[in-house]
Amino acid sequence: MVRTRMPLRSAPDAVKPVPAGATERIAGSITAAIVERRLMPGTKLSEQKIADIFEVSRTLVRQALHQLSRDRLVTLEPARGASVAVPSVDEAKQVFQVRAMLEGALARQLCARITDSQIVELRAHLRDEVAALSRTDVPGRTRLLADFHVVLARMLGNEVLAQLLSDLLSRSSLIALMYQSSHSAAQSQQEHVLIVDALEKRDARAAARLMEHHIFAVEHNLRLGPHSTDLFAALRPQG
Amino acid sequence: MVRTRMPLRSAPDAVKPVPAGATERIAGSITAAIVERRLMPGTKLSEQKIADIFEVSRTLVRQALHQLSRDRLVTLEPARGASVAVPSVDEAKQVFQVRAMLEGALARQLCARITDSQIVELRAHLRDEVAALSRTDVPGRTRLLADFHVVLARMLGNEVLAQLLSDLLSRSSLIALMYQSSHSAAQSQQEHVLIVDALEKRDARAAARLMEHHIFAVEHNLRLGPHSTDLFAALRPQG
DNA sequence: ATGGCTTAAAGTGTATACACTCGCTCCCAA
DNA sequence: TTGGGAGCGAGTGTATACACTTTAAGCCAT
Repeated sequence: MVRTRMPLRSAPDAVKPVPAGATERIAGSITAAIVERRLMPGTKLSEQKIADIFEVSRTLVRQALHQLSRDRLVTLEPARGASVAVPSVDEAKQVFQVRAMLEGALARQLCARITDSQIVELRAHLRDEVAALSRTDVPGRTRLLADFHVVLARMLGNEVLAQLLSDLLSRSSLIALMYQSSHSAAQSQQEHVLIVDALEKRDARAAARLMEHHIFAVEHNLRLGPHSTDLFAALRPQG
Repeated sequence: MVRTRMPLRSAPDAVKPVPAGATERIAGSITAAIVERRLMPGTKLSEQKIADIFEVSRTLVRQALHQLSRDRLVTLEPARGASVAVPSVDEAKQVFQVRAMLEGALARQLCARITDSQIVELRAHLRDEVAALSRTDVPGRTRLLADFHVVLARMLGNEVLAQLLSDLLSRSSLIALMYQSSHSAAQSQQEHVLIVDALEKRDARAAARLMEHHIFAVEHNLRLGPHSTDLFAALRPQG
């Protein structure tokens, strides 16, 4: 095992990759790795190994892991360390239920306030989604499909809501990853189109209904059968 | 140096509100202090001072402060340290808007699933609220009035929702503290009664409407005038 | 061979040490 | 008197040291 070789003084090499908080850089990298499926649920996250990779001390890694644990992306077991979260079926259902509640109301509110230029913006986003789909750009399409929801929240001008939703979407990504979704990205994209159509017509009832249906469609295409889960979880520890 | 008394084995302290992790004990204490108005918004939170108070090292205090910063109860300025958050008027409005969306939907859903025994439980809670009111037990009544909302979330059986709402309520407390609310606790309590009445009748529409009205009533009784805020914030830095 | 006890290795939990930044005071010069 | 800067003190940011817990391996006894 390579002994940690820690630069005695923080090397002020040319450009700092991330002038902002080093802790957030690490948390961001790990988050990305989880969402992009480079880290499977249940994977143990050793502080020292991560510290070596990023060439920082355990202190910063620890802070990052604590942050991620607050976001429920990693689980922190006392004296046992951190591992990528393994959301339970119950938790999965609850996350989607909350999203349906929140985003249903969001769609309803948005109908009353959305501007024409915002509709244009949404159409552009939909085009990007289609482009990513046709390019079979998997990470890109995943991100764009999730961003759609955050964009809607931002359009309400509510940063608190956007932040909240962003967290829920990260968790949703992890869940979708675990319970291999059969919901095709293409279907999601088409449902997004229908939602934007309803928003354009300022049809609050339809927009809310479509949004809720969309979210439940995603949920119901997850393999949330009560057995497959236990099996999966049981086999997970080392696969 | 005094040997630190470490978390004992699985101490079934039960009664002790915080037998668990030392970090969470500190975060909890600070949270309580903020919500119970023992720490005013803008107050600087020196790591060393807090460490001395709890007789731990800065390490743990630092972790606790980072956690609280995630909850938006404290603000973390790079190289300037932590201070009790000073929510802006915009943020206040956004928090209440999200609460209205979330809790409106909550009330609606709850009507379909709530059981008679849960109604009984709610009535008991209402009695506790009245008791705290008549005793002019300010910290107790504040906590109970907030807990009402969390109890409703728990009754949906959705822990994710309960957790989310709990965070929002902490922030609401901080906001109410800052923008001196003229909303009397008695009025809030009466609105809670009306909500439970609607739930008992399984009148989803009424329950949702009453809940939303309740939240907006609290918001509108805040002193959210655009000027008083800037003034307050401007005077805050050292008062 | 197997089960339990002993012990070493690895890894987390907390504390401390050190570097660096920010803000302030104080002094000097215009 | 006042503006500016050097120096200093307080406090944060990061790294390292050390204690304790868990896990795994090895050994002995049955």
